[in-house]
Amino acid sequence: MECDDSKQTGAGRLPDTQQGMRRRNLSRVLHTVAADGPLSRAGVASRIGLTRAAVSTLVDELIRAGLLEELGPERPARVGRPGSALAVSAHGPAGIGAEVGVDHLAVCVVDLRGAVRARAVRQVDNRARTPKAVLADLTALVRQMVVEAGQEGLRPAGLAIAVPGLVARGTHTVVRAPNLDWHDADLSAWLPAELPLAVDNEANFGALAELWLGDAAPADFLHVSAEIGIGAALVVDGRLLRGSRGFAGELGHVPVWPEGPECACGGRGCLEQYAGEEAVLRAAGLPPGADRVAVLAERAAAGDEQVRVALRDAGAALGIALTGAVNLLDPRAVVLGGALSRLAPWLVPSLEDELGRRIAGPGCDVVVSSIGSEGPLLGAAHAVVRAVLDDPMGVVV
Amino acid sequence: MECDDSKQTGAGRLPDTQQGMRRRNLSRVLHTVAADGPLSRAGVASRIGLTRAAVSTLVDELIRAGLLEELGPERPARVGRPGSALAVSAHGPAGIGAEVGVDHLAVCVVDLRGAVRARAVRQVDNRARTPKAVLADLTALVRQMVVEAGQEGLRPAGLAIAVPGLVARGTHTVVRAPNLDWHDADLSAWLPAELPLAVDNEANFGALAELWLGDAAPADFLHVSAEIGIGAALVVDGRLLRGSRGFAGELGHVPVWPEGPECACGGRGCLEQYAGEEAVLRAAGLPPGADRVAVLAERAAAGDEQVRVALRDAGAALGIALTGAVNLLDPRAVVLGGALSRLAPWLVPSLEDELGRRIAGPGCDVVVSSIGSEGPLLGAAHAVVRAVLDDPMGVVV
DNA sequence: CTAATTTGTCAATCGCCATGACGAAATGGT
DNA sequence: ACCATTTCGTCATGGCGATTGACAAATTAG
Repeated sequence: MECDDSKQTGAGRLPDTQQGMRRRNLSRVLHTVAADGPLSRAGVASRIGLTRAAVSTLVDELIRAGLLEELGPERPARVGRPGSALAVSAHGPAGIGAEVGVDHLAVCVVDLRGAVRARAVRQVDNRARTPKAVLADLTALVRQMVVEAGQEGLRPAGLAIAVPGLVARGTHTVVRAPNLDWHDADLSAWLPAELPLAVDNEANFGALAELWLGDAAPADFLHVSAEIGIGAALVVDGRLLRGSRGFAGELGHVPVWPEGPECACGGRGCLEQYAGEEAVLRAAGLPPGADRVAVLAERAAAGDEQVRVALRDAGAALGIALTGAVNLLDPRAVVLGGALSRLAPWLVPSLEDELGRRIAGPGCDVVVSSIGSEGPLLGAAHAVVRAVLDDPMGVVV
Repeated sequence: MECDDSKQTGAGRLPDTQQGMRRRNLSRVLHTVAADGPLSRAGVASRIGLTRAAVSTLVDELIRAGLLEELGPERPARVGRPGSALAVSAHGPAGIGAEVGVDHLAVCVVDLRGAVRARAVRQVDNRARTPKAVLADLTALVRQMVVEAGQEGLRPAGLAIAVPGLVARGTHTVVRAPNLDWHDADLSAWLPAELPLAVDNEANFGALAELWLGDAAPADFLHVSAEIGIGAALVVDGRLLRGSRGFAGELGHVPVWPEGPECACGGRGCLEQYAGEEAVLRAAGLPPGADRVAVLAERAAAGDEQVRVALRDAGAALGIALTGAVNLLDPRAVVLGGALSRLAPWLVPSLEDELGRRIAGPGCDVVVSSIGSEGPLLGAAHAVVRAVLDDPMGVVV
């Protein structure tokens, strides 16, 4: 018997009509082909549990919409007539992902197959610029990418933007982005209106990238990504946990030593005071400057003892904060992403030490992200692609 | 554009067939009537967006199955033919909820309308008894309740049991119940096999009770319930967050002062060392004994300064632990239940103080549960009822 | 070359909801 | 008292979507 039913189950949701069923089944077919490579109609049918006849009509509709392509006959594995291989179209809708960093802008185009078909990066110091100015630059990059996508036969289906700050749930408004000094900025005002828009925290998109593209990410993990601040994103049962207002994942302000140094957030002893970039650099005896993570990694690799101690202490603080998170959430894994993956060799031992000592019962794996620093960018672009896969005909309308 | 899509969206789920649509619509009708009181067919139709004709056939089926009842004509509000009032049947399936406490057993029967139709409580010290012995007693109580339910014209649809321990997700196995000294006990072996069974942590069922029955519980909250240990349960978007193994919500072992006293869990400075019953009693200068929470409340109300300080410190420790949880999860509210609700007047000020000082941005309400100590028991019984409402015909099979 | 197997499609059917019309049962105005 | 109006519940009809069962096509095994 199941009993984790939602409050709204049944009542209040959309009525269940036949068109809705059709839409969901179209989505299922498309998802199945996208996930399990080239597949015959019969293969799809057996996987999703519909009949071959039903799948045939669904496939026809998806082909007419330009979302699926027929690749031709496939080599039969055993006996019998070979099926006709179907693949997700490489010339249909595409997702545009964008990233606003403190010192760069990036945009990329990903097709339905998940391939990156175009990309552009610009180094810009966005620290002291208004949203309007930054987004003007970003819009120029996006338009350039739209043109390139068109040349490849792709039709942009939406734009998703990763920003280093808190985004109010269900809006396009950046409530607070400390490192950009943005406050309550509604990005939709300065972006092309012709594309469906999604704006979210870079940690969230990074976690989605880990979920969708990662090597070993289970459907239940905690993704930690430190850049300047320390952000986390929670994936529960394959879904991103955003929190009631969209502000979930603020790992950086979890108290580690309650009477520790004061933090800009108003609290004391927050994790960021021990494992944030500024704190680590100070402990390592290094001045703030450009590309500081690389410097830390280099010094640590070279055997600089002060740097190693700084990283070890940061790892321990992370371990304490994560102990709380793991006790609360019971994730299958903790994934270290962003700058943390480059510093992992010196962080992980003390982190795992604290975690292992404090957590009773079966612990939880600590793994390093297999995705590079482009997680947020790729996650954003893939979010658009997923939206198409989730409701194929909603886009074709 | 939406983008919090699950990894499995589309692929892998059940195929969408017409019977599934029918089942979901039956569930919608039943849920709507259950939630919004007596309602005409037309009223249901307008709420869920189906036509009156469609609702009529759905209602007929539910009446034939004994899940809905026709109450007769209702007084018309305006002009027009009065509708025929429909209500959830008070003589159909019923949920049986049970609670295994350290010093008592309780069972109750709840009908589809949510009314408690029978109950039984037995004071037993279960601390030193085997699961087999305890469940033999519980089974006797359950059988008695089944008989009483039958006399009321109710047909038990399932049994849900709340236990003070960790239950492995998707099983009936209590992995660890420190206060009962149970380990890896599969409860299904000693319980009546004729009833569908669900076993879960008492904190989880308590949170569900808060969600389903509570006055002011939003669909997004953190429910804290201290009895002997400190447990929490997270409700996100109207759904219980169980964690990958079912062990989520272990707030009691979140580190508060990392170098604090050692805890039985292996860690140091866990919340339970500051706000657990044993720790609070020690700080209050009271000996362990029976009904200690009542004693604490009494002394605090009487103005005992040492007790008040003990409770204030416990509240502060709770506040620190909850700061971490709120930063991570961004719930709309923190609900204090169980023993905490009785001690709330002396805990909440210091708790809110810590929380308010440490949390940036819009904080999060701290509210006291409106449900008494019977949350877990009621939550369990209602979980069975919800399972019926969620799939009416799955039960009639 | 034949038997066996698998694929894709077609025609027929079934299930479920929408549509539109109808009688029934109330109110309100004359 | 009577009739227009409004709303409710039901019925017959139709459309949409999946299932069923059969068949031709395309391959392998022997």
